[in-house]
Amino acid sequence: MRYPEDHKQETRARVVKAAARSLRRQGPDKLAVAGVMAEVGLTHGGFYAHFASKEALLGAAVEEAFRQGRKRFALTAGDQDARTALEAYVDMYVSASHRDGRELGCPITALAGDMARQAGPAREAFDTGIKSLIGGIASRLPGEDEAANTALAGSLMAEMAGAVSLARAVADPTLSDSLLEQSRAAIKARIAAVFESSDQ
Amino acid sequence: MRYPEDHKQETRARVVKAAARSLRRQGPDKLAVAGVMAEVGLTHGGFYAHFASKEALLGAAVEEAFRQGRKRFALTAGDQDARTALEAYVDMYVSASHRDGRELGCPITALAGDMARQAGPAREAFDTGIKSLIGGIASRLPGEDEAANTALAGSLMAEMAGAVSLARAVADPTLSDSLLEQSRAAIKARIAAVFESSDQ
DNA sequence: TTCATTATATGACGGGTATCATATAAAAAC
DNA sequence: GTTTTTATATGATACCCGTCATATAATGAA
Repeated sequence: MRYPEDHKQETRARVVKAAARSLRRQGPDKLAVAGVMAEVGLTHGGFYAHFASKEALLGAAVEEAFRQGRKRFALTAGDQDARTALEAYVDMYVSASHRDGRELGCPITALAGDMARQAGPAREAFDTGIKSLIGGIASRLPGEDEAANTALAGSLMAEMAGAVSLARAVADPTLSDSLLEQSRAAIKARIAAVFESSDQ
Repeated sequence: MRYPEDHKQETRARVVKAAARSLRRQGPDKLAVAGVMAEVGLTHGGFYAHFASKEALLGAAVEEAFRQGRKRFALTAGDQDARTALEAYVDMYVSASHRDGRELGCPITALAGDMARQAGPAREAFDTGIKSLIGGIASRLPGEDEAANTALAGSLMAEMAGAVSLARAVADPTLSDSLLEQSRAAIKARIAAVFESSDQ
């Protein structure tokens, strides 16, 4: 059936978005091709008109998740100055609402564990996604040494992701909340320190 | 065949140990009952003489992984004073060798992502395991307020796990190494701060 | 209105895996 | 040495899932 012009691309995009959600909700192993297609109102057969394999879909889904993550970063940062933008991002990231919104949250928190054991396109997309997010943070740090900034940004990113990840795993909600709070404060203190030492 | 006395318990223990390794290496979904049994030199059929289900095995495997983790903690801590013990643990945890030894490493780092989507015995075992490790850290912190210590310990734990987790995900080994280094320093600085503020 | 095109649907195949009923064999007890 | 016990093995069943060959139907072009 000859659909309007770019119908296929739109369908593909919808499939990828559904996969990006399902991936963060269920992980790469439990994500099922037929399930994702059904979420979009299609049947499993047509899948291979869009993707060469499930692996290819996973790769595209990881890319999509990072695209959303970068968008959220840009949105949170706005046109504020570097330090304010970073602090706002930390507040948004290390929060109860991010903890509770796994399926639309940052792929680093949701998938780091899985991706360490993954090969293929998804792994590669994850790596470039991480680099891009770390780069976004590093570019807002005050120091001159680019490698040092990247390493610091990576460490900040790690602590943000770790805090949300553990907050998701802990059952006691009070502990989970205060754990987030402590981590948020600690991370913002590190940011403050690096900005203030560069100020003087 | 009537084997020596406690043969069955020993077999079970060997199966659990193999499962604890396989779990950290492959994750809960890729862990296969037959595979674990084969690792111990048995066939899949006998499995249900030892465990009610794969879920039950996962629960036991998580417990075992935490048992190993606590042992490593105790071993690292030795009978040193609280602060030195904590610092030694951080050095051991946030290290390249821990990053590279996933299959025998801390289950928090290896499994936090998976356990957020898991139900049943494994999830529960993971929760009590986390609480126990956090408790071990909290008991070595100087403050008086127990809830505050637990939250701080949780936040420290989160940042340790996050650092190792991200170091595993990043492909560039130089970045991975320096990311660990930065995180290690930051975590130890937090520990130093809390001890020094309690000293005065 | 008919034809040609092509996105999607149907249905099947093969491989993997959890589970379980039954068989086997080895060693302890007599 | 024979019998009894029981840990493990064999083999089957049922289910889920990725993949793909083929069929269908909807629509723009003629």
